[in-house]
Amino acid sequence: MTASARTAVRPVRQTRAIGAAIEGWGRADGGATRRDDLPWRSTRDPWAVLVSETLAQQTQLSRVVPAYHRFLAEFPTASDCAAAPLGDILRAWRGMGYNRRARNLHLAAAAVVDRHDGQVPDDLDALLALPGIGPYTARAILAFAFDRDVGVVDTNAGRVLSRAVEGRSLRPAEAQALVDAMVPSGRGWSFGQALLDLGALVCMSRTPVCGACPVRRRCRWAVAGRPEPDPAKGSAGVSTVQARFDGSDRQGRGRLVAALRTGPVGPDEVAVTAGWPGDTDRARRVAEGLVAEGLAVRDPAGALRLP
DNA sequence: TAAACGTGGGG
DNA sequence: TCCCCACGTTT
Repeated sequence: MTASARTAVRPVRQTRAIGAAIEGWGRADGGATRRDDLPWRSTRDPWAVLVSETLAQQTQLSRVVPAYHRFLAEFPTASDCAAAPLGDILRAWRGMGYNRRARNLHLAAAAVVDRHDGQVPDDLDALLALPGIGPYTARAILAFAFDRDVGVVDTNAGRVLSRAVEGRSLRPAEAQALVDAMVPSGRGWSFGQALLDLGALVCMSRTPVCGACPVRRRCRWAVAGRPEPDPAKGSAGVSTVQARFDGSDRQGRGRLVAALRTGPVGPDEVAVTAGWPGDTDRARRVAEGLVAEGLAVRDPAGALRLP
């Protein structure tokens, strides 16, 4: 390691101090800048945590709450989910978008039944092997269901880590090692919750509220006067801009799946249902994509329906 | 590694 | 109406 690289990294002792400050803020804040009202905060049921975190992927939490309740009411265990046809899962998924998440959740439930006797595993590699469970969700399950000392890096945590701890953009492995080192011993759950809340409600993307931040005096970016470019841009875990939705295949797919939740879509209805009455080829191609992904099936009459 | 993948709310 | 935004994973 070069001398410049060494001086660019904050000493482990200071990193741990920032972690302790964040965890302490989460416990002492009183809720003013926390999201204690979220229903999954009060559960440690690993299946419920897996469901809530999968629903939360790329989705605002306010929209996750009703889906979380109806999903767990219908599928209270992984076995219940695995035993149901995918169509039932997709109907419970209504309004959530990114329907591949629902398919992957169904597959994950089946894998939990087959490989883990119906119990969500508390092992990182086993979790990562489940469909739809990536680096964030696997560690969220470990921290929030099993209170393990692992750090979680989503878009909000990614901002905090890049701005406050190092003051520069981070690579994924670097961010993960950093956040793991910040977890106060035995405080995986409360540290993770506090970190996510801090990122979502204080260290916001466009207009961070540094005056309300528990680490403002230790934050490299804040202390430096928040210079541009924002170190969070392009840093590990931080969301990037998406392709335009209006007019996209995604929009047509969404329309088709929404219609399929109500009933079958005949071959002559696909184009109009997808929103492209003048482009049958495109509609057919997108419909085939849904079939190929297992999100729809074609019955003997050629109509599209949910699996 | 870039691109695909949905939806609803707010300004 | 249009644009921006929001607690990732897969190929």
